[in-house]
Amino acid sequence: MTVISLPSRSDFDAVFESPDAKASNRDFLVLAKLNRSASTHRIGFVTSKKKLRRAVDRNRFRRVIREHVRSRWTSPYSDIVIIARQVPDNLKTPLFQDELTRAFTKLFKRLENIDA
RNA sequence: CGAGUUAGCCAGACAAUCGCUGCUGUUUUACAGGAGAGGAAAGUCCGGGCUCCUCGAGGCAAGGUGCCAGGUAAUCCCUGGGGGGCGUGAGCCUACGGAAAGUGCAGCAGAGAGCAGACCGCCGACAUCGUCGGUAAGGGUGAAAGGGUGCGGUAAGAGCGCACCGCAUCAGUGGUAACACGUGAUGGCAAGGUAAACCCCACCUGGAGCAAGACCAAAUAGGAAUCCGUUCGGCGUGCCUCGCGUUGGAUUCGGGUAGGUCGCUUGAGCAUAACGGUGACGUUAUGCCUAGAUGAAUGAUUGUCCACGACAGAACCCGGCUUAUCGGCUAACUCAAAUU
Repeated sequence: MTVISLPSRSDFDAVFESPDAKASNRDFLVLAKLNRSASTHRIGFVTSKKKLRRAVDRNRFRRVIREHVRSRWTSPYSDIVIIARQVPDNLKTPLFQDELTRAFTKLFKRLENIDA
């Protein structure tokens, strides 16, 4: 399964204005909106230079989360926006995977309820 | 072996599976093959290419550079050399033009700090608890007090005179030059510091930047032109007419938003060799193609090994500088000790 990026500004705004589900922790905030016509997830990242100062951290943040979603989560397909809040302490360790699992479990539970 | 100096190199390795972005091929939309971050990609501090704008020439202003010669597309960079400073040494550091063109600035101490200066001392005169004058050799102050040593000289002293040393100017010699030598002559001789203070002198410099710029180009609204219509026509309501409501219609053009394409990687390119040069570098020959994303590609998992992995992610492209950086390796040289 592949994961593609949100193509344009208007797609971001659609998710911001009426998200179907939210999940957050100290490091990031996730918004999601169901997209029944899609055949895959579409992910957009908001990684501001102010919050994640080094380019290495911004790249790694995107890669780790994209890979996590690609390998672990399937239907219902949706548009997902992830906003970084700070540099995660455990970004380079497996502990960050546990945090992601916890957040996305909650998120997809909500999405499945709405979808059903 | 120890301590150090300089120059350079590497930046976990290998394999498997699943993914991502270009490229090439094909049985063309899915497979296969092959490629895919750095020494600093960073800071944006300099220089250049490239693009657009401006532009007759020169000057002023403003900013920059600042020992000499060379290298280069160019530089505030690099190389070689000179002066000064630091180090036992290999080596390292150095905004290193001009202070009799002018202006400004300098705490405290001290008698005096800038066409020097008498507090103590020394000498002389008047005269005798002192006053006036001479004196920069001695003391004291200070970061700094007007060349040093010796002899002569003197009331005491003083480049006042002389010798040697130092200094300055001119000539000479060597060097492309900066500069050096001390060879000769001259001068009794320095009344300073600061120009990353203003300034003077010499040289250099148009502005903006790939979100530069070029092209294609929806929808909506508005604009211009032409033609048609302006008792008309179109649309809605309605089976139709009347009626009611609403509205000019068609074509073309230009600007240009969303979006897209190009710019975008073959280049002052890299590697090897030869030749020239002390060197930076240059010339020639042969070979190679080595990221081009654009909400933005390099990741994840597993296994094995080790020294257990730092700083950190291309965004038009190069040449430098500066800053960050776990560790490891190589070469040349220096010092110290020991041995021969």
